[in-house]
Amino acid sequence: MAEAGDTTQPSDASERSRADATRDAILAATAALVSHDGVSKLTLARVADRAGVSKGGLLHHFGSKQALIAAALDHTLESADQALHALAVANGRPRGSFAQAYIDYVRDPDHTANAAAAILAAATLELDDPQAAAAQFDRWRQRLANDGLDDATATLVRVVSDGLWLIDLFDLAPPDPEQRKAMLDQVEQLLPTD
Amino acid sequence: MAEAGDTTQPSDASERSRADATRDAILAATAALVSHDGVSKLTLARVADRAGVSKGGLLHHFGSKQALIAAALDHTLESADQALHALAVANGRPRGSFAQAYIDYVRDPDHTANAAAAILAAATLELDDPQAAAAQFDRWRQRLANDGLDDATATLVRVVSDGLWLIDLFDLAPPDPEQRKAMLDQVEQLLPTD
DNA sequence: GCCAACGTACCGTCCAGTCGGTCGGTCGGT
DNA sequence: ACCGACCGACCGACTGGACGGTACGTTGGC
Repeated sequence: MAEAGDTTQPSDASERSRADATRDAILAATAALVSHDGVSKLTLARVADRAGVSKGGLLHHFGSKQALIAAALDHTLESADQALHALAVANGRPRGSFAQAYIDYVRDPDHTANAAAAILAAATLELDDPQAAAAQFDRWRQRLANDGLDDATATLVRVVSDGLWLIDLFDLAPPDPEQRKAMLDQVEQLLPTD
Repeated sequence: MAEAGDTTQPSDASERSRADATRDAILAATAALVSHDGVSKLTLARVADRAGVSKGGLLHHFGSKQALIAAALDHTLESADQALHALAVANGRPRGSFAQAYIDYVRDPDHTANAAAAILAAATLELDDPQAAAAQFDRWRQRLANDGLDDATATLVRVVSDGLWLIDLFDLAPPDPEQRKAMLDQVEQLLPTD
């Protein structure tokens, strides 16, 4: 789904073609539209308008609405993955570094807004491949399972973090910042101390 | 939104009119349709068909699609609330009884399927009153806050339980039964022991 | 005979996807 | 240096179908 080495790479990778910029604009518009106006407002015309292209132009890049959503999902999932790994490297824990990253990632509610939007969209409009998100989350699950934690704690970290942004997504009386912090700190103390 | 004592209660409450049975059938069909076929398949015609009535018949009971979803949401939220209170009474803890109930409720994934479906539907189709679900969850949050637990633990119980059924809902690599149990047991041990 | 509880036919709107076309650039031949 | 063939990027009008909602007819119980 993610094409890095494209069909006819003209000269060098650093030269981002205008087409790629348009693609990114469309992807960004998609995420922005969903998180601001809701899934029901996600129409090709609106996305195109927001991205500054025509509907025809949008469909030139993404062959269908499903393809657009799949690409948006892929994009946000991948950037979340990169952010998680960067956080894991940054904290430099010998054990539980990924768990620490997983917790830290959700400390900022804004972090997860776009990813949440993409997942909601993908779940709502049925994707050909609803496994795309599940596969990524399963990879994170495995990573967490091999992070030097016991099983129960690994599961707890995952459920708490994912639960938090899902609660944010649906606005199900999300905990206020202090409670959020206190709870995450409490979970963090279950991580191995080296 | 919740009409218990309706407009013209004829004689006694135990006499359930045929109209009420139809209403319930429609509500059940709504929940079943969403959880089996997904939100995008939730159309008035399909719900009516599944409930064994015509679209006109459906609209006789629920004036609009939004009204239907609001009623379905209200219905599932209310039954979840009753289940939670029954569980809380059953465990008879002096402190943390509601927290215990909140944990127990999500031990069985099937428990939450319908509620989840209704909430998803409500979130997707924008409801006039998106606060309906939030209000109920906020009531549970308050109940949890006054359950004899410290704030961090109360928040943790809520996030873990809600996180679990939200993960189930989106099928985001849900933990297997053993991990689920182990994690919930671990959280349960944070409750006050009397 | 009246009203609630339906059913049936229909309308207007919205929207995904199609299609023919425009425009700027590039590349090979000369 | 120039030209024509070609191509990717993009536009915008259009269509066909789905869907929410309306208008009106019908029936059965009280």
